[in-house]
Amino acid sequence: MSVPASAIRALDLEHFLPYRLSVLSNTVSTALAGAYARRFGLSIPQWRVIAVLARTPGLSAAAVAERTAMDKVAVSRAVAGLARSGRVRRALARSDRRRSVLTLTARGREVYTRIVPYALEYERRLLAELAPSEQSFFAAVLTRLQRRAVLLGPAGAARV
Amino acid sequence: MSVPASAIRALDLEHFLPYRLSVLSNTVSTALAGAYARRFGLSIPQWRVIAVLARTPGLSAAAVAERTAMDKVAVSRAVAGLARSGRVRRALARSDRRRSVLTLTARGREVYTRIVPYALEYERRLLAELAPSEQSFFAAVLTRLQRRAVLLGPAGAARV
DNA sequence: CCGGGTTAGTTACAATTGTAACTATAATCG
DNA sequence: CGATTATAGTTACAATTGTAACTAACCCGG
Repeated sequence: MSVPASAIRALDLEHFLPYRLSVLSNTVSTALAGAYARRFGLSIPQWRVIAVLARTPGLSAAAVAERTAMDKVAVSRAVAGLARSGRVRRALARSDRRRSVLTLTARGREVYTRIVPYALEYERRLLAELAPSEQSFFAAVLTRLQRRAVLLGPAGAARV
Repeated sequence: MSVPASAIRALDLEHFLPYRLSVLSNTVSTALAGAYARRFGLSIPQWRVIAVLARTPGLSAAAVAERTAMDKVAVSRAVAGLARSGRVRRALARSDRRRSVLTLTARGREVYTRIVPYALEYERRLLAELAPSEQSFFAAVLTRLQRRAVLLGPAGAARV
């Protein structure tokens, strides 16, 4: 009853987790990006920067990068755009003049207070699909998978 | 005990579902993309095309687009690359000479049989984080959220 | 059977994103 | 100190991706 060595398991894209994650993430991000752009003239990277600066003012660009899972170039570009539109203020740290000190301006804070209800409402509508207990389970699973994915790192980098 | 009308709920990026989905999807995709590129010289779009053609030969480009959640331009580019490297054969449908008939070549099938074990192994390692019952629950949740996200469409397009 | 509209796919161009090199400042160590 | 190395951030360039225009083939009503 053995299977020939050449037999391989089938792989249907629609059941393949990485594919499904990518499609879902894309659907959600595209929807939000459109809304952010239309209503607030913000890109997703810019929205992320605003979101962290609203909660933690005075961060450096590197610190923002850490908390937004963006690289420093993406942060630099997003901040440049936000500074141009008067939503973020850039200063230099007195103790280390390489480091920037980023804060939202009044206009930046206003964008934040206007966008948050939209963002949360979208999330609420999406999660309305799930019962409350399912929501917390799903959130926990995401945390675990994220940790695991980081541990796995560059897919079977050396092994397999 | 009422909250002032101006109070807004906080939004921490790290608890915001769209952000978390994006980060997880990105981590996973980056890992796989690196492995596909290094080991097989394939991009993710190319891998997707190979995956569906292996299971369903003879599809048109539009049909491939449907099943890979890619747009027709992305498919066109992926197929062009695969044709160049001799992994996909393009023919024209006799009944409709606009439509292409795409099939894997022997080399294309070989790539598929070599890449599938890697892809499934990566998925297995990721899902090893979850108990079997959690895995099926998670898969079901993804299906439901995907459906819901498509229904919601362009984030609160007109409403809110 | 022929003009208007439609569909499949490609090509051209614009915008975004990633990678690498660079500038300025700071830290380390002989 | 002064030379070397490291870090923060920007700029320049390459690659990817998205958008729009285009070509070729088909379809359909008159």
